[in-house]
Amino acid sequence: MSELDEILNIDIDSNIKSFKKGEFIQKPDEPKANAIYVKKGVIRSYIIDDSGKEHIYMFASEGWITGDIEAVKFNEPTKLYIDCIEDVEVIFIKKDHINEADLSKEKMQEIMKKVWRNMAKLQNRILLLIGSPAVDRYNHFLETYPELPNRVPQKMIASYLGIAPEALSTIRSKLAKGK
Amino acid sequence: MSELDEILNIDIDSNIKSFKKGEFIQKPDEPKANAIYVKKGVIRSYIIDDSGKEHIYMFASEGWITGDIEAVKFNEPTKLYIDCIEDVEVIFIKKDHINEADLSKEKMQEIMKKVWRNMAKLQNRILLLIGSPAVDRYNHFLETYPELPNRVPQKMIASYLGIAPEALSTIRSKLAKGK
DNA sequence: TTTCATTCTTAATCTACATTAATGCATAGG
DNA sequence: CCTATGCATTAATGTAGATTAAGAATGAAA
Repeated sequence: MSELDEILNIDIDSNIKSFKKGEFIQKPDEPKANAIYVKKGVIRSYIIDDSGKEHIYMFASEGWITGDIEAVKFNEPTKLYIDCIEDVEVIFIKKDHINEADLSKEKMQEIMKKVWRNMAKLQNRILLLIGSPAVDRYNHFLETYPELPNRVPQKMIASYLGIAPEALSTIRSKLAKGK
Repeated sequence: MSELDEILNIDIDSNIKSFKKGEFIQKPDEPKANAIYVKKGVIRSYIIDDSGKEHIYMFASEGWITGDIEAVKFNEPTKLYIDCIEDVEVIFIKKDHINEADLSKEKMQEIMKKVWRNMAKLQNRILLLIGSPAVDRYNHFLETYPELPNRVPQKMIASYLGIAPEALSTIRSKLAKGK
């Protein structure tokens, strides 16, 4: 699969943005991109609920595009943040890019493929959240994102899995003893 | 928003399919559509897990398109089913339809909009599953799908919310007393 | 109508996970 | 180097929701 910046004919140099670990890429009420493509590093997008707790709904590392972020908007008053777990390079994609680019059918399909891949991830996540206990979800996370466990702090993984950090710790120690 | 069959220039009569309440639209290992557009009625898509329990991951009523079903496939060995909660009329959409149709940029964008609307639904679902207790999820369901509660049996709503039917029953009686 | 099957409700018990709290480990800054 | 400050682990207690079971309501079939 070719790179997204190629597909969209975006001039890389003028559109690639660098951020340091810990920096915010996006805060609520700031102008938003319609999507963010990750060239390098890992980012997380998360909400902060009424009680001040963070809920990570997605990680994105090299080659991933995060979903249409504005789509979450109608679920106000929760607020969506995106920040960097490592130093990153990303490309902001606005609807204009897609509309203005002179896209062939094939290129359009490539974009659709990426969007659908993202959607598949979301669907799977739902099935896991509904159907499986935390241990299974953790194992699935390990299989699906073998590169992330060493790059992402555990409390964030716990947040992604929808459990408390202490619970993840317990699960990990049981798994370690079990084998 | 115009109708999908218009957008795609599909000959309605030859592509519309009718199913009776309770009938399967799709079973695992059968040839699949890439998406299903609902003209009339309500359908549900769900998996059956290893222990034989059903997990509904989405309802679709008039005007909705269900996501790329094949996307779920890589999560084998769980199996995806789609069946009818009421008598329905649906249109099967294959990638061919989109590829062969002579689509203007505007039409392509309409399709993208529908896909993104679907994705927004999925994202919200995840945020709710991770962050909110069952009562809140039920209330959100009522707000988001005001037309469904009277058309869908409660045990299916429970399955969609990720809780047992008994738990939903308890929640409902508490809400009824509470007001 | 009567009968049989599903669905819904209510209540008792059980379990996975949250919460709280205390202790040990890191990594960063002085 | 030493000492914060945040992160991971472990254990205790609490709670939402699962499970089980029994009865009531609904609805379809004879």
